[in-house]
Amino acid sequence: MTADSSIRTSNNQRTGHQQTQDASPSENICPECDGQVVFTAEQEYTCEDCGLVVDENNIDRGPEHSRHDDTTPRTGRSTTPRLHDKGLSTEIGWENRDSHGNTLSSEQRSKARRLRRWNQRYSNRDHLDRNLRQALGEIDRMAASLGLPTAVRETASVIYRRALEEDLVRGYSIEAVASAALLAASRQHAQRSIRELVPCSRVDQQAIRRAHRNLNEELGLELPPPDPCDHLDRYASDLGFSQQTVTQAADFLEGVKAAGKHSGKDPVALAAGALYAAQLFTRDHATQARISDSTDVSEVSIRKHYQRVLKCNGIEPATVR
DNA sequence: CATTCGTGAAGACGAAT
DNA sequence: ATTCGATTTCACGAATG
Repeated sequence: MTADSSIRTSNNQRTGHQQTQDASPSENICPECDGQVVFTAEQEYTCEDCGLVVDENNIDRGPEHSRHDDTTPRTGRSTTPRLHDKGLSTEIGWENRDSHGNTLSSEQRSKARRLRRWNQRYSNRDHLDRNLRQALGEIDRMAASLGLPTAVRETASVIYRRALEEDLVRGYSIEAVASAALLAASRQHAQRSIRELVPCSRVDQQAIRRAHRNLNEELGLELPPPDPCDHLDRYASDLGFSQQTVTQAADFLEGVKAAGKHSGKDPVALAAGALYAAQLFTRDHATQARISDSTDVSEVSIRKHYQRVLKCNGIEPATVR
């Protein structure tokens, strides 16, 4: 929405240079596949081979929810990406010709291509910028889709930046690390579980878990152990339960924790079970199937958990209702 | 009839090797 | 990388009301 119009401006000065003799590798070679990057009619830098849109501003998807953008630390407005090394770096021309203008053999061409790639990847801050932009875009998109407050997004951004600084992204996809960062932030803020994150993410659950674990270990994130109580309110309101039921469920969960029977269990499943158990004692009513629908926990697990919950609180399941 | 309960096979997970 | 134990899910039929 507003993002589109505001974003274009930063790129305008670049378009002016397009047709000049200024042909640095970073403007002509795709960072992904080494194909030719062309300036398209859509005002974007696009790779002819793989279609990658190099225009970093085009990555941001999803609505911007915060009312004051300046309070949200977005990625830096690529200040002077082309002057960062003050012209000291080696540049390898994109034309496959040597210094005498002779064309290169295919062997030499591939060598030059490799050199270009490495040179660009590691001598130049552009790819970090682009990585960060894409990641923050993903984080924003997922957070918006989950309706997470900006505080969580900010935490996720900070975590991702640290991951990038410490080179923890290697071997993981940007989306996976971005998802993992959001999950970690979400955990710190007692917000959402991985189950809810997965449908918003572009990568599967395993990838998120792997990246999340890596982040945890390498970054020394001190995440509180998952607490089933964190999910009570959301699902209860989803089911239209009264506060009384929530309180009862929280009570039950305390009993489970006191009995030490909560570890190793899926916290969402435990919360679902506690809600079913609590509902047996209040005026709210829901079938196992309905709770299963809301929570994405199978009916079987709800059964097992609500019975466990009751037992931990000294109630025999058979004596209820 | 709707709901709940229990079971066995199969998959996914964390931890340990 | 594989193996292990515990947990979760799926598909089903039985029991309950």
